Amino acid sequence: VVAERNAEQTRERILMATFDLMFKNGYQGMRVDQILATTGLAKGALYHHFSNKQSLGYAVVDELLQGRIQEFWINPLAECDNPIETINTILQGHVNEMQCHPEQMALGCPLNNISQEMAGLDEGFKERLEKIYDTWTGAISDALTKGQQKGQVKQDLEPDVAAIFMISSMQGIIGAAKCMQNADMFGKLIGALCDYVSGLRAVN
Amino acid sequence: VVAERNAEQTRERILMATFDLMFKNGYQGMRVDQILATTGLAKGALYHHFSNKQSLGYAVVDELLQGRIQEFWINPLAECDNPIETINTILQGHVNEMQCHPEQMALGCPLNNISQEMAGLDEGFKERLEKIYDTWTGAISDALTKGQQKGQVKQDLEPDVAAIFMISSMQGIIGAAKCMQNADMFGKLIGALCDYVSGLRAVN
Amino acid sequence: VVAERNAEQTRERILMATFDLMFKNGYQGMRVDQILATTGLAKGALYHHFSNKQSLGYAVVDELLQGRIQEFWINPLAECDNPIETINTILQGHVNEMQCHPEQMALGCPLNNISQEMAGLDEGFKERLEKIYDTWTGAISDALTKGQQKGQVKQDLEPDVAAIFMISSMQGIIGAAKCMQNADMFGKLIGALCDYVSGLRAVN
Amino acid sequence: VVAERNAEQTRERILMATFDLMFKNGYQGMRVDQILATTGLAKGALYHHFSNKQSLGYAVVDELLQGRIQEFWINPLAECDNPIETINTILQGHVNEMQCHPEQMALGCPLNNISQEMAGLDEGFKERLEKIYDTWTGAISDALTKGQQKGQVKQDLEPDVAAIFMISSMQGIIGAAKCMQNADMFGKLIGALCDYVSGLRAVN
DNA sequence: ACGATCGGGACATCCCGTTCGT
DNA sequence: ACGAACGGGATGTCCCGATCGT
Repeated sequence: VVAERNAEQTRERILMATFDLMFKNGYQGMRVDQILATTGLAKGALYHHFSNKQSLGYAVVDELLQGRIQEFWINPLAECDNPIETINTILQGHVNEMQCHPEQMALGCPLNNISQEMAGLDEGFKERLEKIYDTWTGAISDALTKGQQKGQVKQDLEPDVAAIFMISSMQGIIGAAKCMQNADMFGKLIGALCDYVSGLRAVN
Repeated sequence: VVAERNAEQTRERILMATFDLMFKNGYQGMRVDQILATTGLAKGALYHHFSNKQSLGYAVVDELLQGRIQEFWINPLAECDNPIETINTILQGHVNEMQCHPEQMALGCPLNNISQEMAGLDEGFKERLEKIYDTWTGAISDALTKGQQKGQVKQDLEPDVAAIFMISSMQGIIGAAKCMQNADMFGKLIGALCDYVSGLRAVN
Repeated sequence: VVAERNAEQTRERILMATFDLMFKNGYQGMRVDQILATTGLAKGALYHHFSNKQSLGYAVVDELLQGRIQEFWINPLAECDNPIETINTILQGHVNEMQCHPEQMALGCPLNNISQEMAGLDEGFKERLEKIYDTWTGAISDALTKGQQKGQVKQDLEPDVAAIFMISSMQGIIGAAKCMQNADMFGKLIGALCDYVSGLRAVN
Repeated sequence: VVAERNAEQTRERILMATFDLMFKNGYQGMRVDQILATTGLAKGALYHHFSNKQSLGYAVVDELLQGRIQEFWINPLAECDNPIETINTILQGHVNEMQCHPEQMALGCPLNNISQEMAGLDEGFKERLEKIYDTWTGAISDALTKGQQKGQVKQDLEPDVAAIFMISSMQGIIGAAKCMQNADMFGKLIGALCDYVSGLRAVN
């Protein structure tokens, strides 16, 4: 047996390697040869599964990035009792993650990275990223609306604006951490964001 | 003397063209040949003023980006009466700017773009960008501290954390606008940030 | 038995598709993947019937091109009463063909195309093509010789030279039509060739 | 001095090498790397003078092929006394050329080669080749018309048809020689063509 | 008999930088 | 101070063919 010859598994390996390299070097900075080198595959294998570099990038967005948001945000919010607490828990989870893997701080947020780089250059990327942001902000917004109905969240609040503001701020903070490389400051900044979120609680 | 002036002028033209292309395509995506095409110059001219592509990128950061922050933030803050009002004025200025030039929304923030792309890849960029962020946050932090001394700003506030949070949030919001392409929502998000800033006022 | 028939049918489909693509793009310009795309087959199927691209090209020459010459020239000449009339009839048939399918004019003569492209590059092609030309010119030459014996054709004529001249001229004319794309002019040129052929009649 | 650094000369070297390789392998079969290998130049040099492979091919047609026809046909015909004699002289010149350089027989006619290969595939090639054929046939046609006025050529002759027929036949014969590789037969075939040409003389 | 997966070399082109000149 | 010519490595993609399976 020369190789495992498992198509789905090979595709996955390619996708993972692409994700890592795109995460680090950006889409434009990522080189196809690097993917081959890290996976140990040959050109033919890669171009059997993906028609070109662009479709590789699209697949990473559609499958991996979409999935991460689903897992970390949308699923927890869908079945939560209190959106404010849930959001704060998720944010704190990011802080813990960074404290355990401080080297990840230099990489930033995969979704934000590709978004900043490619949204203005390639319509295909833009559409895909927009879709992710829509579902993401939609999930937060919906959770906040339900929180308003339950009396947990301030009534005079535009849930969609608040949702986008949270996401934007968080991404901004993660981006700032790229330069700062300071886990403590990162924690304090997310703390400030949590303060803002907590400020959305209904006062009785 | 004329030659000297022409030389300086040529250098400036190169720098401006580089800024535009770097702003749009990223540093890695920017091609030296494009600079030559837009300026109408030849290789010899460019490499007379800059030793290589990297030094071009560094010069843009050191001279142009640094200067923009100085102009828009540091100078106004240095001689301001009230930091809170000044910051809000600056933020609103960004909103006005975006409403007048909505096509700029797709480009994002030059400083943030280059920072997200290169801070993790090139130490030289990282150091330069860090320096800018330091002076920027330093200026805000100083202004807030003076505001505390004047009784304009809450006493229980860590000025440096607040400063970085403001900047991070703003950059995050500008980044989000890249995908959304929605001037109204951008205004509301900056509005939410202004609310946060206004919340830092001392209560008496 | 059914499998056998399917197999033979598949081989035929491959061969036909190869002929079309080779006819249009040349042997070197023809891509194996195009054959698979037009036939809907996979690599495995093709390489089951043919060992490589070269053998595909050889098969087209041996089976299809050979067959066309046989059908259009050798068979009619073998059982003809008067070679001169038969040749003129065949030539006029080409004119009619072109007038009905003017789009074929841009394709030229399959045999000539492959001959011009590959005879000097690949010995295998050259041998196969030479064989076809030999049988072709042989058939014409034989018919002319019989015509001489019957007193239909000039005695002072080298039948083999005349045969090759006819074929060469015709191929040249078809080739010229590729650029001209003019059905009327094509008819006139073939007419001039027919005049030459008619001039070979014995005078009494 | 590293190299001659003579731009025009370098361009010429590239063009000559391209001509040779295109002549032998066809346009599609020609490889850019071969040009670099034979000229000893680097990629940058070639792509400084020609934007891509296509423009190289076009330049060979426009400059070299055009020039050859000019030199061998148009100029001699422009100032000739008798077109029939001049054409026969030119044709015989080709026979002599082939007898001196029999290895050229396997290469065929450069103009015909590229025409058969690319006229149907690339509009740019087709236009350029058409232009050459037009000026070529036009020159012969004009010379024959003048011959008619001088009483040297049959009155009942369509000069343009005769011109194209000559060229077509000649190209067909040269093409046939590619397979035959027989200098004697080539001479006889051109002889047959000369007979046709001589038959166009006015009878008095 | 045919399909899916994969290997790997070749190819055209891009693109940064150097070296001449003037 | 700037233009033109050139060097040469890197890159994405093509494309032939081999090797699995069923």
